[in-house]
Amino acid sequence: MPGYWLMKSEPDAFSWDMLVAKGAQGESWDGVRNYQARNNMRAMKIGDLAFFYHSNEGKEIVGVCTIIALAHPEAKDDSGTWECVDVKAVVPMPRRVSLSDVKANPKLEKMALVTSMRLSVQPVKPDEWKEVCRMGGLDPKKLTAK
DNA sequence: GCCAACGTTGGC
DNA sequence: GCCAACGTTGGC
Repeated sequence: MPGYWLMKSEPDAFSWDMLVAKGAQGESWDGVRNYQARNNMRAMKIGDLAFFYHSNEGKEIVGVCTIIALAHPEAKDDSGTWECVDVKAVVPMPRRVSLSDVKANPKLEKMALVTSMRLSVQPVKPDEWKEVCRMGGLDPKKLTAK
């Protein structure tokens, strides 16, 4: 069973469409400057799945991506403190799941998206993953095969 | 654009 | 090691 995550990005800086355009080579998830978020990336494994969330503008889960490279030092970071993983797009959400949708669902009230609003890379529990998939019109069973 | 929440920094 | 000041994130 893969691990489940949620990764935030401001669409102005890096959007879902930009990740889709990268295709199979994917993109390094750099720029994270928070220790907890970095530690979450260190815990990721190849094949783990992550919701792609648009913060600020949109405020909705727009797609699912997968981890294609383990945490590695950021090329641009001279201090050696910060790391990134590489991700590629898997599928867009048939129906985007907004933050207000998540907040309105009692099953998701413990989700880090609600409780740790500012954490940009966060774990998602299997139950939460399934529930968001259901809301978004995705069959989670079809994702794990990839 | 404002501001609350929260993380980090630095003086003591 | 405490905590005030400051910076950043991100919802509204």
